[in-house]
Amino acid sequence: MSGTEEMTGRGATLRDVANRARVHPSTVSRALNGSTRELVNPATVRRILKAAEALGYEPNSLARSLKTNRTMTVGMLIPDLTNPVFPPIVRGIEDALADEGYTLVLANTDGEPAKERRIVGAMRGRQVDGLLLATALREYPLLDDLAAAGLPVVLVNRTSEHPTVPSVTPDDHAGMGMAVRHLVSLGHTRIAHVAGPQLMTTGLTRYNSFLSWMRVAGIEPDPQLVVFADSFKEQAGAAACEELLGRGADFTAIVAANDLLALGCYDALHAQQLAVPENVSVVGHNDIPFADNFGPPLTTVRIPHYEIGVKAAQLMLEALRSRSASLVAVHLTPSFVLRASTAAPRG
Amino acid sequence: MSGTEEMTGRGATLRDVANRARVHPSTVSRALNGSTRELVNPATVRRILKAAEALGYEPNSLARSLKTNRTMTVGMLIPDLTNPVFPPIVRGIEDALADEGYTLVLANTDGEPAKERRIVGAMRGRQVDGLLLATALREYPLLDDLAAAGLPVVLVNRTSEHPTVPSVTPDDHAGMGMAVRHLVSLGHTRIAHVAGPQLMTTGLTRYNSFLSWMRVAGIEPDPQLVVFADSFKEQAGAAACEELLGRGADFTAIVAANDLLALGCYDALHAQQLAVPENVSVVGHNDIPFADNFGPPLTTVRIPHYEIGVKAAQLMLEALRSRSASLVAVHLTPSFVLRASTAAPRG
DNA sequence: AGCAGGTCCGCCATCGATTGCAGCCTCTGA
DNA sequence: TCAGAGGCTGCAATCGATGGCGGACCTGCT
Repeated sequence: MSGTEEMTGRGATLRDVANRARVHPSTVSRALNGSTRELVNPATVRRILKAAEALGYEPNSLARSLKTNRTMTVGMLIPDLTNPVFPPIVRGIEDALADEGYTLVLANTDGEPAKERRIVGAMRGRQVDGLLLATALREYPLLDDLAAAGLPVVLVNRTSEHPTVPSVTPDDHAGMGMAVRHLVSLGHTRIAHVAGPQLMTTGLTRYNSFLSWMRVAGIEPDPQLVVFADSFKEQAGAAACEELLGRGADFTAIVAANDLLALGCYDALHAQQLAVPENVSVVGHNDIPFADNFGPPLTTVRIPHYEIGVKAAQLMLEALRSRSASLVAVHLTPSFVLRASTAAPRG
Repeated sequence: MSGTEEMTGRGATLRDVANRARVHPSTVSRALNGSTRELVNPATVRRILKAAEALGYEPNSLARSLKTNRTMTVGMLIPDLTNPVFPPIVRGIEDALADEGYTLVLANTDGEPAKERRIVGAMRGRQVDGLLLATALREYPLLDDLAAAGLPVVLVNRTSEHPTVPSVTPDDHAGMGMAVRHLVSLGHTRIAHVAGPQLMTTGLTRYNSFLSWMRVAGIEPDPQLVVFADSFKEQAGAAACEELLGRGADFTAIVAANDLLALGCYDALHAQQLAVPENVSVVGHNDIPFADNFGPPLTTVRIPHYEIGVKAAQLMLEALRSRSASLVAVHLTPSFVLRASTAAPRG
């Protein structure tokens, strides 16, 4: 019966603290706020802090955000969290945002435009301060809408054809060069490419870079040795590889546009009793977790996913601070990881 | 110059819509709200909807939540998103929550109590309607605090010793039975166990169940053949397996408390030139993604992670609806997945 | 003593949406 | 013609925190 505060059941409010400390709510606000704390008598600050502590006061960020027009929240759209490239990216983003007091709200679109629209609407309603998109396509009209709305946006992992916002992506051209040079240096010349969907920049860039690096190596790429998968998933990789095998054109190595496609190639090759790397060498792209536990451990191009996330978060924070998007396109450099899925061609 | 609305730059507000439709804001609120829509003249509703559409109005959920005291948001704490068991669980939860209009806010604690406290505080400040915890320990005082605060809580994947809230976990006892019976049926009797951390129920239950199923099979478990890993990660599994090998006690099979530990066992065994399954059979637990691509593909106990997520979300939704936690402990049944990491012991 | 200047704090409007209450208008029935 | 009953809509308070404005009080100086 010491007072009537905290009878609300739901957490204490600023007024509760004010009552207990016998000051006005606005004084509590100033005392608790750091940047305005020096406006309040130190003794009063102590009294207020003690009261807040005693009541277990936690500021209602809804109310604060409503007034200040900043939610300290950033939204992020990804196709699918269970795709193993995303967890490290997301962690990188979360960690970097958390350092500045921002919270990330994640949503999966499964690549469905309708779902995407719905989610973007919800995010705007939720008043997110910015939006990170890992769902960009080469043609991506959504970007214009968002730009028009004045919402800071950063593209992650993929970018679009005519970017109007900053982006952070791997340097796919360099990465593909590592893969091709490695195979060439082992003596391969009949090199196939299981390409990714061409609607995304990752798919297109890797495909184009494959062609150009082959030519750099003095090999004219054979169209018969290129197959396009409809998604970046294992199943699609297996289908593409079967198609390749079905064509009868012979090849001694495959460059897959990502590790999941490479894994699909494993499946298709093994199904035909072809051994990796004895019969066919396989190179992936990404270095997803467990790539070194596969049978055989996958030679691949390592993309620094966590760092991509961190860098994207930094660009976002910068945009949030200065309200001026610097419109950069950051490319992070991959590295080559030699494992056991590649060897010199037989014979 | 048709009006002065939408000059705010930031999205249109209820008043803007009201002005355009020439009605009072409260009427707009009712017209837009579904449950109160029948209070408004259908013609007026149409006019309001048209105005809202024209302005691209998106309700400010901050303001709404402040008034209604419901954010339609659920928080979730996980140790680390890059642990492959969590993405499927999280997707299950997100999908099930989204069906009812709820949003999930995720945070990684890395198992650090300080971080955890900070995050829980932030979640409460954010006024989440409920909290899903995948971070429970056997002794988990945090639960009492949250229960005292009257916040709906559901435990996922792990539970605590004296649960005061509902939980959804795999039936680890049954799962361990499948693993042990399988090895015994192949003829193994010298079976080792790489146990997980005993601070978590998953670690303890699987350990206890290992012992009891061994006895059921008529084999007295040898303490020399049990090692406790300090975490559920690959590295810890490798260390534990080395320890086991170092003891000199011989064994023909290992039951690992999860797949990551099993993978660590692969590493340690291979480092000693021991082949799986020719020299040692290995059984994991979880069936994480890519377990069938490992070298060799891992025989394991499949836990329905996505379904665990869905079920947990359903319990949460139920609690949110009825304000009465049903205090159930749901166990989902695992299944056995036979792959290539187990074989009969060598003669 | 009187005044300038500074420190500290209270008052109140405000962010955008919700909701109980009240009032207006129209329609019905006597 | 008028009372009564609904159907619609407007009014204003409210959720909790913030911040501009102004006032009270104190200090120090002339």
